[in-house]
Amino acid sequence: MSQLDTKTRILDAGEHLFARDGFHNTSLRAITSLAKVNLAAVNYHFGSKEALLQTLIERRLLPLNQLRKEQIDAVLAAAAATGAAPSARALLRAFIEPTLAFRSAGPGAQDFISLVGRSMSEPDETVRNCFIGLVLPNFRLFFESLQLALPQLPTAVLMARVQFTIGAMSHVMCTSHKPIINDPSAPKPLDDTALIEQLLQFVTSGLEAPQ
Amino acid sequence: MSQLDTKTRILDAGEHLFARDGFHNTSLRAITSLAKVNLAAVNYHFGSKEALLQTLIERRLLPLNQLRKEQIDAVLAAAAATGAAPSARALLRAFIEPTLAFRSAGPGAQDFISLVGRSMSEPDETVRNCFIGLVLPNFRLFFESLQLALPQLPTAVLMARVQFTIGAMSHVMCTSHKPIINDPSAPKPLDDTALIEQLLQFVTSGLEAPQ
DNA sequence: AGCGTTTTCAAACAGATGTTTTAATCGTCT
DNA sequence: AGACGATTAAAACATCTGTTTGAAAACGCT
Repeated sequence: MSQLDTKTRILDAGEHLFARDGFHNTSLRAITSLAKVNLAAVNYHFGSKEALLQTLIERRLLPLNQLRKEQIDAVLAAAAATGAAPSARALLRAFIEPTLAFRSAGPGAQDFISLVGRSMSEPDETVRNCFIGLVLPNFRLFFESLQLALPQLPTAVLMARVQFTIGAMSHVMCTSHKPIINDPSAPKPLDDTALIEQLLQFVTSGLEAPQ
Repeated sequence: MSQLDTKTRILDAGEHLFARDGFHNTSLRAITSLAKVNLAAVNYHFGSKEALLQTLIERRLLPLNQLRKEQIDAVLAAAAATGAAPSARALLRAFIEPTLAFRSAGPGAQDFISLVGRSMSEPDETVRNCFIGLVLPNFRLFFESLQLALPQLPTAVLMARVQFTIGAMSHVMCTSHKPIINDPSAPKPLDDTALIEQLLQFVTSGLEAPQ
């Protein structure tokens, strides 16, 4: 209940506020106040606001990356066993499902995923670099596996299509709970499981489309 | 060369910096310094930083919205003339092409499009509301037209797929010039025209996918 | 209990932020 | 030329920012 608890409370509060208001629009005072912790605690435990962000991202992203890697590797291994190329759909599932399903890990995880989703198009180098650096090896593996699944596509075309996929996915990650069109007449949106299946269907069709 | 020029210079500088660094990470001093204008000019001409953002968004978005509306209406009219339902592809083109092609309108337009792309997932209510309010009627028209094109899809499913489409599109809008994977070995990315065609092909396949 | 380390706390720091104020300047009419 | 409204300019405003300081408190250990 001593320092570890303080650190965790700061991480949780930061995660929540960074996700809700953005990095630059969140003050250390807001974080420490929500965490019920002294203002100086952030700099004492993490060194700086930026280092807090880094720690906070790593805490969730490293396990998530490993999970995604395991899933992709499993798909590749299964394909190699049969001698066939891996299917695009299976690879997409291996990459997307752990990410979106991760939100069910708790309310903090939900916040985190929307923070990650937004970081994809973050203008600020502070946030973007911190994030891209951690996720790049994962992306590379994903991309190279897809090249095996869709060898007929030129690299530049596949790269564009993966960019679209990432876009659709990250948009879901940060806006799935606030739909753009929000009428009283609108039907209730899909639940998480159905949304994942729909996204998979959408991006699989897009990736596999004839050129 | 008097007030109009000052106002325009502020708008241009704000557009550039908001797009590059984000709204909250851009100071009025940075804007007025780039615009070679006195600091107080922003508050004098626009009232506040937030009102500057609003003005700046409206300047480009109102014409763009009208263009998109014209294109969609044209597709609907052509379909009505033949008695057939409009095609999803034609509607997607009517919505997407003017938006992405708008970037060629000049260097400022390029900045603006990436600002708009990011606003889709903006956490801050200031930016998000300012933007969503202007673009909502356009989205509604787009969505309702797609319902005509794809009547077999349940509304909730179509809504999810439109969300994916918006995600892919806005991600292209703000990151097409900084690809995630940027190796020396990577091939040179597609040019603007090819990118638009690829995006169209991708989202058309996704939207029309069997359920 | 007593000592050394780690953690907490209140206060202050220097700098940046959006906004306002007051006076000077410009442009345009009569 | 003179006068009035619109625009610019420099300076100051209060507030908020991340960070640092130095002392107090809590902790673990023998």
